Amino acid sequence: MGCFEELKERGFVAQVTDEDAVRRALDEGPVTFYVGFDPTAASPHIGNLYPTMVMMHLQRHGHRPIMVLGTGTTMIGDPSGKTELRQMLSVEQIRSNADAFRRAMNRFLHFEESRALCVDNAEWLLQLSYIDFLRDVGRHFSVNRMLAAEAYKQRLERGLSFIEFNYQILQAYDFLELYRRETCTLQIGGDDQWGNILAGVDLVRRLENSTTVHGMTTPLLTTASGAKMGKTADGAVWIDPELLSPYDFFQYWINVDDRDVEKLLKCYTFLPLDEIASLARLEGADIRKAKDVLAYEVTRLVHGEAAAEEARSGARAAFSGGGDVSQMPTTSLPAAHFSPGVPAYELFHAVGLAGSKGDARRLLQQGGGYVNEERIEAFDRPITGEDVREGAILLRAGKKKHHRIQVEG
RNA sequence: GGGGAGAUACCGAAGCGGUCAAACGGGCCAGACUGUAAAUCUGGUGGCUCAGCCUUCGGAGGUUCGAAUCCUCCUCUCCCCA
Repeated sequence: MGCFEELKERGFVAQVTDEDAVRRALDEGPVTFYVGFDPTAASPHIGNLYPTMVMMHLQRHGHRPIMVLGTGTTMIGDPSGKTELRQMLSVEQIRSNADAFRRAMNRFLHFEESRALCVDNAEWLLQLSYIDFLRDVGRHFSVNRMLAAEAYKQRLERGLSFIEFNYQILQAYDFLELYRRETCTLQIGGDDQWGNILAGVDLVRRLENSTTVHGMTTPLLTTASGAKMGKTADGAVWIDPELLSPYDFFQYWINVDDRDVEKLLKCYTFLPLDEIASLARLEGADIRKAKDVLAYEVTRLVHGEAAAEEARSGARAAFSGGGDVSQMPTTSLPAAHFSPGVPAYELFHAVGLAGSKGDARRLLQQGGGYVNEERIEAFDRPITGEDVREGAILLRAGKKKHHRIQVEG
């Protein structure tokens, strides 16, 4: 199967400027392509991982990815698909985010021997001279057309500031710059980037008289229930283990909707398609096996094999018996802490199973708290040394949140 | 620059002097049912030393026994006109 066909098969292709041309180009020889990342947060999340998977697939097929850090464009803010002006990030914040993105990407792409590049668009955007830029680049953009674009529709109703209106032009300019510097001929991005990508393709074709540049978008990933993939109530599913532990990362994938499993296996793992097909045939409770594979594979990709094993082992200990209890989320406390005893709700709050003491109190009063798998009947039931089993106390909040307290001394 | 509308808890949105920790919907959490899934039903959803107290309704002041509700100023957003 050709490289493009595989991407398609795995559900990575939404729109392409010229499908046949892109297919041919990718089948024929190394293509230099780019994906832009706006460092708007302190870590990439699994939404950023999605286009990264595409980059990995293409690099494996011998193509050359360019990761473009949008430090410059992030100073502007992309209005596409947004309902209101995004809060402006400080320049230092953006820089530090960009560093985090750069570090994270090392795990996914091979940068040695220029097999992949990482560049920062601030490098060229910050040097632009306003008047020259308007004369050389700005004149190729039709305001009428930009206003008609779907991406701006929503914003036109609510208001769009001039700074944001420039985003597309700058992103288009990125493509031009990359074409000139690195003969980059393909831009890939999320479907919400379609307008921006087209603008770039147009600009390069116009100014460089090139017909070989193309653009492609990946579908917007949503969950079966319609939410944006990778968003949880507590925030995004971060890649940085400091922001989301490998254990919780693993759990995220275990808890996805049954209906999403096949789709996610295809785009977030490198398992062969026939293997995925057989996992997808599982039914009922067996689907958990497929979820386990999914969770393990993605965790391995992001956090490494050892962390994936640990997360899986901790999850087994918490949910199905077996596994390694020490890999469950754990807090260490001195034995003295439990004599004479500490009220359950305080303990739940202290280890993070509840956001506040009031929250813990409610949880327990509603019967959602357990010590050593036994329901706690009173919110202030003291937890004492007598609750220690094999040097630890197991707490549980609801069905899914487990916490182990290692009692020292 | 002129005129108008508005800013309420995670989000949307009521409230227009006390009975407001603030209706309703969504989200989220818990319970029941289950498979760490979905759907459904039930309860919950500011903090605390929890039948009580404290801090919230863009910000700062003020009027009042009492303010999310009235007044003044400020900040921001949207709409119309230029």
